[in-house]
Amino acid sequence: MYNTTAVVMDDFIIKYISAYIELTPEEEDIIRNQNLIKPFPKDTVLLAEGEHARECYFVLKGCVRRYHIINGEERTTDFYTENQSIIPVSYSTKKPSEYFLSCVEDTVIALGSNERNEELIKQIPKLETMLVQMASEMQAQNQIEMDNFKNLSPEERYRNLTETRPDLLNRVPLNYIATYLGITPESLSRIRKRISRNR
Amino acid sequence: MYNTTAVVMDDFIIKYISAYIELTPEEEDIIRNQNLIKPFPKDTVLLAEGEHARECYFVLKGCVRRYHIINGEERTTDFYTENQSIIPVSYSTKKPSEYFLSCVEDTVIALGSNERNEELIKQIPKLETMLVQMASEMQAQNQIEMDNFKNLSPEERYRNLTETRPDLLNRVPLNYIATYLGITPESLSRIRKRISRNR
DNA sequence: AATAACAATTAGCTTAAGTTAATTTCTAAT
DNA sequence: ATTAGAAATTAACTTAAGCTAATTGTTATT
Repeated sequence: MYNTTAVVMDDFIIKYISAYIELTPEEEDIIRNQNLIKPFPKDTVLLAEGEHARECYFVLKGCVRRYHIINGEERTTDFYTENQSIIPVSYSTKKPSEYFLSCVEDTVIALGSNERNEELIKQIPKLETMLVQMASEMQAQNQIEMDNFKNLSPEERYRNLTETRPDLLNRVPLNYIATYLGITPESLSRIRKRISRNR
Repeated sequence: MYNTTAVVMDDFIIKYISAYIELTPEEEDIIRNQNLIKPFPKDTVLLAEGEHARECYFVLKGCVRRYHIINGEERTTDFYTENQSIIPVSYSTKKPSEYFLSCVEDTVIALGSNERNEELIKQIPKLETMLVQMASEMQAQNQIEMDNFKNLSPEERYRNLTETRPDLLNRVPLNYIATYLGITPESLSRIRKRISRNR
């Protein structure tokens, strides 16, 4: 069950964690031995509406899209790319998921579960400190995104996106981007035209 | 320095914490002895734009409004009422605050700071478990609010607010509500009229 | 009770987003 | 290379939000 992808990706995780806390070589090994890294081909549905999320995800490579289906239409609510964690609401609340998670590209993910996380924390208690820090950062980031969304017009939101996550525009279809911005694909087309007209 | 308000409010805190973890009588005393409960009169600014937040807040009674000033206009971005925690972005990032926090009513708040929290956690390590749980709940709640905001029209957002936080409409001026919903007070007026017309 | 300050509504006009439908462009599969 | 299907754009029309300004309603203060 040896997996080249996993071996390379382990180093990304170690590096990521090391930005928060210092790991001894032994602790690094504990993490490496977890072997919870999995590649998913494009279009894999990680979580479907109605399902109970039993895992949380850390994107090592690729892109995951979060979307709701409302009146039969897909409404994208978030994109997760390299080094972003996904904690499904369903994972926290233990209720059926309101939304889908699906891979927009071939994606490599580190999987977490309550049981495994607790086990890991028992072995490396420092990890809990990291968790608290990460939670606080995510909370801050969420708030900033919400504030931007509320205070900016659709056009400003689009401009903002081209600045804060320019990569997304190249790796994700525009109709996904549109609903992510809270508008229709037609509106996004017009906005892009308007912007290109005025240079 | 004995304070009646604080004595009563302490019980709320104990009760709130007990929903997450079990406290021994000794631990309850430790928390009570913190004495970090303060009343603030209406219109007190807890945090101003540009300031560094050194405290986080837990609202025991009253209402705190978060707002940005954009082009000289106040844009409300959140309301915090009983049993809600406020962790300013500035508190997490150590950067100057982008927004204000101010009391809409006379408000009683439990104050937290990194130093005091760490001290407390040293004495009651269980508290860290609670923190992680709370963070996870807040994260879920934030996501749900963001999704609602993105996927609902202004009118639907207003209707949704009347269902999820009906108290707010009675305790907060409508012009605050309007910007909180991401619209102008004029638009909110029209929406309310539209709704009352159609019963 | 009168007044000042602020909150909320109303009106008219402008602008842009939603909706429906058609057309063009792009992509992937045979 | 051709074609089918999807994505993106365009257009025409409808609807509602933003903006400016005026008016009415409410609250607090003297």
